[in-house]
Amino acid sequence: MTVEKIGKRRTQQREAVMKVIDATDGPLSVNDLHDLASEFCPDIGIATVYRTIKLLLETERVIAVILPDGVTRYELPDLGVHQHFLCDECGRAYDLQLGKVSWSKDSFKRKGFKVADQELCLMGSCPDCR
Amino acid sequence: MTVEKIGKRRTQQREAVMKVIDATDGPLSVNDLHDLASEFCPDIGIATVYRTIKLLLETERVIAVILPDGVTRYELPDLGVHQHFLCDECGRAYDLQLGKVSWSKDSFKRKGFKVADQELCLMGSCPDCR
DNA sequence: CTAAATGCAAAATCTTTGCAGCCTC
DNA sequence: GAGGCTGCAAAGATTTTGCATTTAG
Repeated sequence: MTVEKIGKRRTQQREAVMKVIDATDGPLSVNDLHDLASEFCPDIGIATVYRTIKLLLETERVIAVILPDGVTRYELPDLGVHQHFLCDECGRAYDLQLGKVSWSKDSFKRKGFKVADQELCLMGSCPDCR
Repeated sequence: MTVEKIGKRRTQQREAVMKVIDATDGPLSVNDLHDLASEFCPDIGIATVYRTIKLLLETERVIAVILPDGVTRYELPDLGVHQHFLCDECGRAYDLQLGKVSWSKDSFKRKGFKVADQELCLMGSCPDCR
């Protein structure tokens, strides 16, 4: 994917953050982004990472994902319907493509719940940690 | 459910917190607990709520649940396999009993992921908000 | 040269901890 | 009475904001 201009100016810091998001499979936390972007742009400050994420969220170039460990991570918005895997050991999050998720009872529909979205997260050990 | 002694002494504050958890269907946040417990125990401090939750977690009398809004909530540990519904409008969380959740592809197993647990959260509008 | 963007540090939140006094037992 | 528990306020941790300086265009 091409790294485009993010705000009104093209800066090394924002390019580094976007490059990291594009290059990584799976959602990344603020600290992940800061650490990884630092490799391209050593003096990038954490405040700039926060500001870049805010801008990317506002322009819908990333979405926020909060998994059951409570860490907010960010990923590209065009991944379609998918799920996540969270490694209990290393804390890394992965994208999964499990197809359609279904459940046996739907009694909640009768009670008047209107479902707009869903998030399924599997947890356990990732390949690297086994 | 009977409200039992929580620490070494029975206090109004801890009883109020436990009573609220027992009486409510669905997980509750620290603020929910503080607000609701205040009705029984008007001067309860937020620090006491945090300390009570910590104690309840350590003794496995509640479990923590983090849903996609990033708020940590607490509920009874003996609810069995269940899922959650999070209302986008009022922010309230509900327990759901959807039975067995399944998905069509399981290609992730081949890649070496070992699944120990899962969390499914549906989001949308709750009956009160429709 | 203009003003957007950055890094730093202060501020704002949320959660934890220290401590003097209160309340169970 | 002893000491566990509480409320308050201070201390941490994380995220946001203000401001002088740097830098893209």
